[in-house]
Amino acid sequence: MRSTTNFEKTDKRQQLLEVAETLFARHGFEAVSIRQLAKEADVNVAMVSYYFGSKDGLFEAVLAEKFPKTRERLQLLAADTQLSPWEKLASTIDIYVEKFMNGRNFHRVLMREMSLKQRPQHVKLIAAYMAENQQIIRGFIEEGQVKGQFRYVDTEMTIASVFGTLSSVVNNSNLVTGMNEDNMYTTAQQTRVKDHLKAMLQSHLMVTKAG
Amino acid sequence: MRSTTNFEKTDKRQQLLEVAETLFARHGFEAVSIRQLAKEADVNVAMVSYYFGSKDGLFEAVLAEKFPKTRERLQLLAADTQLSPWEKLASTIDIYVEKFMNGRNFHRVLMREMSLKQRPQHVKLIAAYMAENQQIIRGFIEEGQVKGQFRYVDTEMTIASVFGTLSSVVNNSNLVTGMNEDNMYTTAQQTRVKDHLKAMLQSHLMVTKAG
DNA sequence: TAAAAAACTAAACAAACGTTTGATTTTTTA
DNA sequence: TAAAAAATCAAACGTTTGTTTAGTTTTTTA
Repeated sequence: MRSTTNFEKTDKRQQLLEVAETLFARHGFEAVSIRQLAKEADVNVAMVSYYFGSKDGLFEAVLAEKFPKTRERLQLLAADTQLSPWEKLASTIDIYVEKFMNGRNFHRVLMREMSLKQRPQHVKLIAAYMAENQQIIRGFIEEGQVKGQFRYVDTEMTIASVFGTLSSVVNNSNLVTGMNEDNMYTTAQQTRVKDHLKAMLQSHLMVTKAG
Repeated sequence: MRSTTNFEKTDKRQQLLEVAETLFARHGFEAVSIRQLAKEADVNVAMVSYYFGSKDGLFEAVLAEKFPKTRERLQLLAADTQLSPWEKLASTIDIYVEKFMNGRNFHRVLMREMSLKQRPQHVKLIAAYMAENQQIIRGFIEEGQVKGQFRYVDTEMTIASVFGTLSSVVNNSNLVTGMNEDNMYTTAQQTRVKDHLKAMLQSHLMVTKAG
């Protein structure tokens, strides 16, 4: 054993995880070979099986690293008693627009794994992570409804529209004038998406219009 | 040569095309092997290369068969002078909800190929087909704006929200209460999606509210 | 009906895949 | 510092992949 107090786990294990996140995001799960991962991480091919059991295990380890981060941010919003339901929703939009557009490659991989129902293990895991986060967002909308500030719209479909818009933008930026793969990280492009989502949600949800 | 007046082209060619549409839809492009295709179509493996040049060529032939059908329906709507812009938009929603939810497997493949930018040929082709159709829809919204019936919203982002919602529903039905892979073809589920999209678009677009 | 063209086939090709084996090196334990 | 445990490695395993080759059968042409 290398060290018992190693909070970063083994070097090579960590290297593999980081390279995996990058390469899976860039090329997709099946397009990345174990040899490619090993070479990029400067590690022997056998280490993937050694540390993660399999290529699938490595992918799941990447998920387990990334998902909890966003959930913590949402929980912070939920706990904030100063914010109105609409303000929470608006902040949620900000969070997710940035998350999707900055980390577009990673999100593309998730969507691909969800639509390609080839690996049920991945589908189940990702769906579970997503459901957790959406539950919190649903709380924001229902809070607004209870307080008489939001209409009683189809909450689940409304959330689907938000995430769907983001998927659409990330997967298909070329169908939006002026937007492309390379400027998606800019404030200008992200502001455009934020503004649209907020405007659309506001007219859809708000009982009384006004900022 | 088999026959010059063969409007169905060669039998085996057609068989391959049909099997390809089914199998690509069911499992995705890369998950289907040429041997699998050939076996299912009761054809020799070499016929794929013979008729379509490659597996990619076969995929592109499937696209060329499917896409024009929807475009024709949209063009019919565009040519109808009896319909208001909103009625055209509402019909468009009906068309696409049915198209996506009934042909969900096929649409999943398209989205996968778009997000997995691994095969630029496919991406370009699909994007071009999509852009053609979206151009027509854009016309409906702009017509409503010119006629003073619609607000001057971000048209492209609004369209992205419609298609995004559909993608989200099709890829992730399990996140919507009561909806799943197997009941998505039912009127009840499709009506739910249609109602949501129309309600959301109406409050987003309409200058004066009312059905 | 004989020659030419097209359709079709079985077999082989080279490359890439995820994973395992068995041995070696490095680190930890005591 | 010797024994035990963990980490690392090169090499090989068996499969599967998309495509091609070289030959045979079927159809069309004239």
